[in-house]
Amino acid sequence: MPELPEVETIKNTLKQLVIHKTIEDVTIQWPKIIKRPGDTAAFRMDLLGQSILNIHRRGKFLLFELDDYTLVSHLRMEGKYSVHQKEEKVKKHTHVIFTFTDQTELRYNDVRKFGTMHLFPKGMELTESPLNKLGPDPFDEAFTLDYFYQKLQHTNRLIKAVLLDQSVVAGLGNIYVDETLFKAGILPTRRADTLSKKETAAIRSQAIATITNAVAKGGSTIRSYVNSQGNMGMFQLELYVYGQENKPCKDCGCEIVKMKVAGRGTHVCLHCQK
DNA sequence: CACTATGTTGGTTG
DNA sequence: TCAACCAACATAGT
Repeated sequence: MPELPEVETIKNTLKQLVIHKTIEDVTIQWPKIIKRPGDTAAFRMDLLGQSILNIHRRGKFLLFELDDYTLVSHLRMEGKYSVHQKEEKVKKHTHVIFTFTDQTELRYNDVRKFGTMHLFPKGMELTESPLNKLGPDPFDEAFTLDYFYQKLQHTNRLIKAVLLDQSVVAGLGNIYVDETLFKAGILPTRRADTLSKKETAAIRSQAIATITNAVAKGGSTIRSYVNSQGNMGMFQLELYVYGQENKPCKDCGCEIVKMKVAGRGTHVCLHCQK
């Protein structure tokens, strides 16, 4: 479901709801969500008695900082966290439940069961999969023009595929790649190694601006996304191309068209993007 | 009813 | 090494 702006919003709202709470029990309804440790009983035992000190984000990953462990959680397409009283009825598609000592619960709900959780002894999470291959966040100082330009020159992939590659830059997904390329005036079908330094600079700065603006708006609510307090994002009102097929381009009035690029539904203005 | 698409990403295949 | 494809899964739309 979520890309960087939505995960950032989830992190911020969820933090208010669960910080300083202590885990009393863990219930796992769909074991395949738990990727590490391989034994879900060990996952549960490790977590018992741990308190949530803080929540962080890297790319599209949520990182729950505990006393002795870090829980790395990826929501994939439809994962959601919400906090409930223990006696509240558990919704369909709730797969993992963290019960706290104050008798509230953090519940992980995921219609498609694609989401993942990895538990690491604190400090080990950054050097192992899945976080070890992650590129810089868009607004990280490591995401320099030189770094980005080098990455683009050393591939023969399409620019859309490169922007979706989390090892190049972390946090962009299908929505924000389409929006970034529109704002930069670049077609998603351009081969990355044909882009000039000036075009690369435009993509980089538009990626940063788009993500920053979307974070400020609380992310985009396209279908089911709401933050952990049940509120919708507002950035969907500022989308120029994503989901705008057959509508006029907000800049030139030409019809936005939808095509398939790098295996993903892709939205472009053929007049504004070259 | 059947077929397609979906805010993701890892593994497999060529 | 890399890019295309598929699988994991459920639901809504055409």
